[in-house]
Amino acid sequence: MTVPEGGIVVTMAHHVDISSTGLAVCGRCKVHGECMILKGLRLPEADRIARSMSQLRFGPGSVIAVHGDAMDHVSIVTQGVVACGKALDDGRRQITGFLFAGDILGHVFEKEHTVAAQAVTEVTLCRFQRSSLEHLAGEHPELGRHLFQKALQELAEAHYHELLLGRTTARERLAAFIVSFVDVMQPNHSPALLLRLPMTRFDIADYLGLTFETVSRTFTGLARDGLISLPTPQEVKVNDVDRLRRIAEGGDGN
Amino acid sequence: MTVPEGGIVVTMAHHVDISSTGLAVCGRCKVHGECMILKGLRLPEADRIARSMSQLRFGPGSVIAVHGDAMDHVSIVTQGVVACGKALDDGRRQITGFLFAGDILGHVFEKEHTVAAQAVTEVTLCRFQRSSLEHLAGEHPELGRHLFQKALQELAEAHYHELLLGRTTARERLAAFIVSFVDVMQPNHSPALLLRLPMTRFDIADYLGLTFETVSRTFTGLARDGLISLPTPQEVKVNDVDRLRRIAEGGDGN
DNA sequence: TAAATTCATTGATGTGGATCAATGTGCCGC
DNA sequence: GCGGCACATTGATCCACATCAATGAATTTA
Repeated sequence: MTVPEGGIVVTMAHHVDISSTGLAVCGRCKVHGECMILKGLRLPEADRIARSMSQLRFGPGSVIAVHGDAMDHVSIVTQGVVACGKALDDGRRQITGFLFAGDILGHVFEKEHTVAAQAVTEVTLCRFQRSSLEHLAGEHPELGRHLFQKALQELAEAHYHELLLGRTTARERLAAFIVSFVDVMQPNHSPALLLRLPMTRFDIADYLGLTFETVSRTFTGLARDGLISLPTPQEVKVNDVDRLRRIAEGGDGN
Repeated sequence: MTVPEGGIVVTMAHHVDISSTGLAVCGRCKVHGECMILKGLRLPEADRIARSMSQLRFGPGSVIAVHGDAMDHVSIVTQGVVACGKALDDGRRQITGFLFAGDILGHVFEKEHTVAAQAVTEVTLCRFQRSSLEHLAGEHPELGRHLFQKALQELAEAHYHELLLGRTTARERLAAFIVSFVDVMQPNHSPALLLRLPMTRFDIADYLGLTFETVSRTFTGLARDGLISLPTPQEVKVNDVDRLRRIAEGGDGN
């Protein structure tokens, strides 16, 4: 697919610094207690690293990082959704993953961004100096090990995504997308549940290696077969998670 | 694509243990000095870990590991080529990467195999107890950091592969494959050089998300355009790396 | 040396999803 | 309330690659 004019919004990265420092601000954080960086640290260290922290806010569509940028910070997404991915010069784009509240953007020991990052919704980030974090990881093997395991989990997800992109049908891809959304958003899934998709058909297409028209048609197809309902384009009512899951796994679910 | 009968060789993992222990065997190792595990260790530690090492040999096509297997060892490929990847129940398969001499199979801190591994050629591995390695990484931050960075490099490659699988043409994919091979095999690339491909068209297809027929036709197409020559099916003479590279990057090289 | 097997090439045909195009819908600014 | 815009849906058509099929070359087996 090629990008229609304006498909990639080349907004300047006009973020707003909304920082205050120290652990006080952490107490008000939505992902407090789940924060991958601070979890497991003792108070003095946590406070020290929290002082080097800054908070940023990005509007929908604005560019958070570009492939090749120097990466001086590792961030936690505290609100909103971020799309990460790579692009070719002619505009073709592959979204490698979406980040939600609590997810980590960037890696310790990585000097520059290997993927681009763009805000899908309004996004707030907590940024930590990468060098401080590396220093801290040296002192706290637990932290280093934890960040390592996060990276390995990302790697496993990337491999699964490769299988999806290389070997599955549009229907299987969209089923997998919906199912992963169910698992991420509400692990306590009731038989029928309602999802709110923050991203456009265009974003979903770039994540699944399809065009937005095919994504739209495939949504309609799944709805026609009763697997989902589409009250509004942004809302997906999931009627049969199990069958969707079987489809996603390449099974006989249809 | 679907797998024709016998496409995935379900050979038992009948490996042969060819071990001896200690650093003595390392001295005879083909990747000695480049070994990612032992490099940077001082003698006593290196000798200790080398004693926990075992060497295995696998015949072409034999299964080294299956997705979900417990992973008790981390290995270095010392000879041959390994294909790593994931598969669906119906046989559809995506090779996520090939490992060559010096590459690492498995990760510290990963309890089970997240991808399957199969020998493409005859393969020899040096296996290290994962637990010993984790212990060692705790004592030698340098080693842990090094393995972390290797994992991050894999992640970056996986992201690039996602872009390839999701957004490029057969011609671009094969060009990228050939170019990556050139970069891996002989960084000192002369204007025209000869590659020996150890894997079949079928393997290449499963790596590029294509069918083997399309791979074959695309090879022929590149040869017809003079970018490569095919003295034998296993040999690729690269006539114009730069233009291949431009094609691989989605540029105007044709 | 023949027969079997594996791998590669090439041709004929089919098709899933891309592309091109029109229309609908909700939202925002004024 | 109206024009403009971004996003979504749907239809018509196209095409890159898959699928089906035949043949050839190289290697192994007996």
